[in-house]
Amino acid sequence: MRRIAPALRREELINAAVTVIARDGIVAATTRAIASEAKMPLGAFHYVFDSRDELIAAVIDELMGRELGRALEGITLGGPRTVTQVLEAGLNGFIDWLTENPDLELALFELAFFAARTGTSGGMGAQYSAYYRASAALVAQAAVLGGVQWNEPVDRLARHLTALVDGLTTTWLADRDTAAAREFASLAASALATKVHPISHPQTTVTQEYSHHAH
Amino acid sequence: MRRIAPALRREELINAAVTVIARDGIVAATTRAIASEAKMPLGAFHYVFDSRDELIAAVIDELMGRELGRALEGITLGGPRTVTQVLEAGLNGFIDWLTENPDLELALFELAFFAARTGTSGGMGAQYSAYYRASAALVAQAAVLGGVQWNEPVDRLARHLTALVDGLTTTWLADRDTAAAREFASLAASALATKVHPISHPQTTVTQEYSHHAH
DNA sequence: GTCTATAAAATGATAGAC
DNA sequence: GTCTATCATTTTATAGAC
Repeated sequence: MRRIAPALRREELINAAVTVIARDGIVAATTRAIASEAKMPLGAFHYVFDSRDELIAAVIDELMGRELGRALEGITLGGPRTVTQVLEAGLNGFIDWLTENPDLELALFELAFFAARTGTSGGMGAQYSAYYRASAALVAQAAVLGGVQWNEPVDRLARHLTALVDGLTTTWLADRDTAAAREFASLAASALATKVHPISHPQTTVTQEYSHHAH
Repeated sequence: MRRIAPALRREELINAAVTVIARDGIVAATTRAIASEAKMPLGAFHYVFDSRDELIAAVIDELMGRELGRALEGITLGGPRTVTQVLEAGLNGFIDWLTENPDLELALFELAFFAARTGTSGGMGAQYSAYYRASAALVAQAAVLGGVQWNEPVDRLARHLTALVDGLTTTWLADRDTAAAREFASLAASALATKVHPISHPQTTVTQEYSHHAH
């Protein structure tokens, strides 16, 4: 048949793997199932990837990129003013996405634990570093839009937010109770917002002294 | 050889499965690996369980029982007085256990997602029902020890607590940052404690009226 | 009842024709 | 470069000797 650019084949296999893992779970993501989903012969698989683990690692990288992109968009949508409102809006936006893509979120957890067991793609650590970065973007933006400063390092708050999002996700995946999830989002936003102080009255002993006067 | 009571064999296989899953992950928990761990011939496996999935379901049930037992003990340890302190002490107790049994907590997540994919043991729902019950015990006890009442149904608060514990766990499993986890425990305890009011002054229609005047 | 031996199917990876 | 055919393992599950 026609020659296909290696980069394209690689992309198609990754997308096929994402589809299979989201639909049937990582256990069902065999080389045959993935190649079949990509409408490629099995032989083409090892022409692009040396091993199955190498593909799984590529899938994690791909999904982390998407996650970051998704987190960064839609944050600046006008409306909310206070830090709590911005955070809650961000979490509710995540819930909207979660309820429409539950299988993909399930897949992300499966991939994280797979990485933890096999050491693939730097273990869970690499994946959560990406989550922390995505959360840091929201945390930082919330302070800017709310016109306040954080009392704690953004990195630490980003880790807290990641934990809150994870808990929100696992419980919703288990019981699919969206109303409860939104209530938890409210609790989570308020909890983080306690770590803030007005930008006009900077505190004394705080680690961060600078100020972001946005607009 | 000697005849062994079926109930004992069953128990030994379940314990062996827990060991294997915690050590090597659920993917590595093959019938051979489990039987070998239990020092039984492979043939004995299907003498007790019809299939591998049936064993996994039994493992989930077993671990949920342990989880409930663990949650209920150690709560009444004297010391903390306020609701926040009781909750934080409970969460820190969990962190102590988590840091000593990280592989088992990893296994619990793997089992939950496995159940979600296969429908084994009632899916994730059954497992999280057990978590909710365990969390409800801590939530209820915190109010009693703190001499307060909750503004929201205990079931809802128990779900919140489960989400907080889940997020605490996943992030710690990813970065093993115990100091950060304890800080998150403090945040989580304070967040839940906002849903309380003094038992001596029951409020009327209010969702939450007073708040914490952060010094 | 117990356990060895084996069946039947699935999987990751490769060889080799074109 | 492409893809069919196949290897070598590993898996769940069972048959059948004792």
